[in-house]
Amino acid sequence: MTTDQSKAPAKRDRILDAAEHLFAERGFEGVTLRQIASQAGVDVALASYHFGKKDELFTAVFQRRAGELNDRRLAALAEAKRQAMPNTVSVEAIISAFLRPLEDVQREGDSGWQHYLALIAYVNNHTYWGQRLMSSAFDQLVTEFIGALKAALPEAPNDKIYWCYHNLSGALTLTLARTGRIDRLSEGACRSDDYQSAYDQMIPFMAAGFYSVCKA
Amino acid sequence: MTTDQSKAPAKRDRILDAAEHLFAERGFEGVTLRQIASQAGVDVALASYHFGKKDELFTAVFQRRAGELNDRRLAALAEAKRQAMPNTVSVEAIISAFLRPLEDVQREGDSGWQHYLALIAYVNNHTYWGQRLMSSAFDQLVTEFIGALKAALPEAPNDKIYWCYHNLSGALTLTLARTGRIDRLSEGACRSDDYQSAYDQMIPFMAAGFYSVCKA
DNA sequence: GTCTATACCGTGATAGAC
DNA sequence: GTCTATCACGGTATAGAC
Repeated sequence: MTTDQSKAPAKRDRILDAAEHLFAERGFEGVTLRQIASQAGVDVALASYHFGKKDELFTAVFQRRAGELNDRRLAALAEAKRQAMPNTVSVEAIISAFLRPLEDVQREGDSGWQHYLALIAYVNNHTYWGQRLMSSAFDQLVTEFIGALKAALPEAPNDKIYWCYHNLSGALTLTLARTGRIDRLSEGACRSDDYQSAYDQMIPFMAAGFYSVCKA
Repeated sequence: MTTDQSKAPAKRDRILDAAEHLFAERGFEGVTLRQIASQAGVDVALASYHFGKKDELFTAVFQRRAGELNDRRLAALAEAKRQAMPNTVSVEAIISAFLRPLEDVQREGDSGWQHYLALIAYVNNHTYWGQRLMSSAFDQLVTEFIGALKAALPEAPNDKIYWCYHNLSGALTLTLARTGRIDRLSEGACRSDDYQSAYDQMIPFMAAGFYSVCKA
């Protein structure tokens, strides 16, 4: 009841960390429980003991950081609203509140977050996992942002707002996936891991897209 | 020498078709050669006989339609240039030439193409496969389109063009993945399989983004 | 309760016989 | 071209150590 309490969570967390890292890099089927256990320095069976089946471990990894990410984004949105008062928030500020918390955790340098963001990219583009995990983890948050966008673009047709968000989500997903493709295409002029440039251009790009598509 | 010649290619193609379908739905590791062989109605070992190892089969599937897709897009770009003469092509027309051939093969209703486009989405977001397959299959084509974009936006900084293309590529990739997320988020107002709406809004959206980011 | 060692049994890719 | 055998590896259950 004394040392156990400080030791037990350590291994449990190491399993989550290792799983997060490997799932993000190679996907669900590309990783074995043995690889996860090996990287975590624990026995194979411990993952099953703590989390049950492999897909339950995957779900646990995905949900672990979702709450904190939502909190950070909501705080950024609230701050943007506060700064805009008494006016409504601009599209740029809303998109910025959506993206900057990602840049923050990336700049903070915690490699766990790096892997987690790549995992979001994997899940968001995946038919099976996307359907199972994205909605429960993020729909409430996204609905909040969509609401702000509707307020900023009062004349926008309802479906257009969602398509525009879809464009933003897709571009962001490819950014988080860090495939290195832009590095090769641009012959080094752009780098996949240069998040700051990615967001700096993405915010005005997406805002212009929203304005263009959502006018009446 | 008579019936064999008409029968052998049929099985070979059926393997490619089945592999295309299953790889697109479940990814590389999510599919077994037995499932592919079963769906193709052939023996397990025939895939190895024709294509070698599993990853070589995957590569063969990916490359099979790449050439035709490139041809269609290049033809669309050439036609846009022809129509614009003697002026340079507009950003909208370039993006349209990039997207409309996809809509064409989708409307033609060949399910093989549907699966192939989903496979592109899988590969483009995948660290390992993206690095191995995207460049050899599509870099030449993309460079052609980037060149047209640079001509349409002569003042654009070099790196900005690539980041803008990255945004376009990401949004398109999520569209091709058809995860159904937009259906749930929008509560039915938008549908993942409504390609025409997707492209109709994507073209002005992306064009506005390019103009906004690439001015001087 | 936390953790390890081990065994089970199905399934996979692939080589080699036919 | 096809069928079969091989052999490694996967997820997971269980028994018991700490």
